[in-house]
Amino acid sequence: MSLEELLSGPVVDAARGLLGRRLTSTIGGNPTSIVILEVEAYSGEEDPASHAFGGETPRNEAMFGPPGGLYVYRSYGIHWCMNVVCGPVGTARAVLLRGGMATEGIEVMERRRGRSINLTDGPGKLCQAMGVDGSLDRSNVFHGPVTISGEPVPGSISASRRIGITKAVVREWRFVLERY
DNA sequence: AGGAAGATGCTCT
DNA sequence: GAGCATCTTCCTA
Repeated sequence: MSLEELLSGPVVDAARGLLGRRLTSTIGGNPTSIVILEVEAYSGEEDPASHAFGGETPRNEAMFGPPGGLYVYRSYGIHWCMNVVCGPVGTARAVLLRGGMATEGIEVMERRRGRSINLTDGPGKLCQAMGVDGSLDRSNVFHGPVTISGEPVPGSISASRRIGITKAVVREWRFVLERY
């Protein structure tokens, strides 16, 4: 399935379908890539755990845009986290990218992270390693500089509760690719 | 290995 | 002014 089709479909399917695909950033001129291994689905205004619950605001505006958009927000005043917006337009559904396996530009990521282990195993770490910050909010994965490519690899996907939230915790919308 | 706490800034009530 | 879709360091075992 093409990326465009995937992101236009149901957000849980999109979340699962993003696992195993390649995420590439050309920010700063040095390409960095990961294979996406951990994601969470957020279902817009109907999902109490979503930033879009309660309607559109200046911060979450990107979520209400077209599929493939990036929603980048500041977390706990310190970190950046990135979401891929899903369709249909106006539903504010999005997939939080939580972790991956670094495959390209390792040295660049090490420099940005200030260490050589645990480069991309968390949403904040992932953004830091790939140079993603608030200026990428409202950009999109079809035009870059952050792009998604490849097809998902076969592997077993486990579902569990989303991390760090206090509302709608029973929804098992965190997905991890266990085998790659 | 695992829990506690602090850092820090922005959004929305 | 409260509450975060987090990460790191600093402890105790």
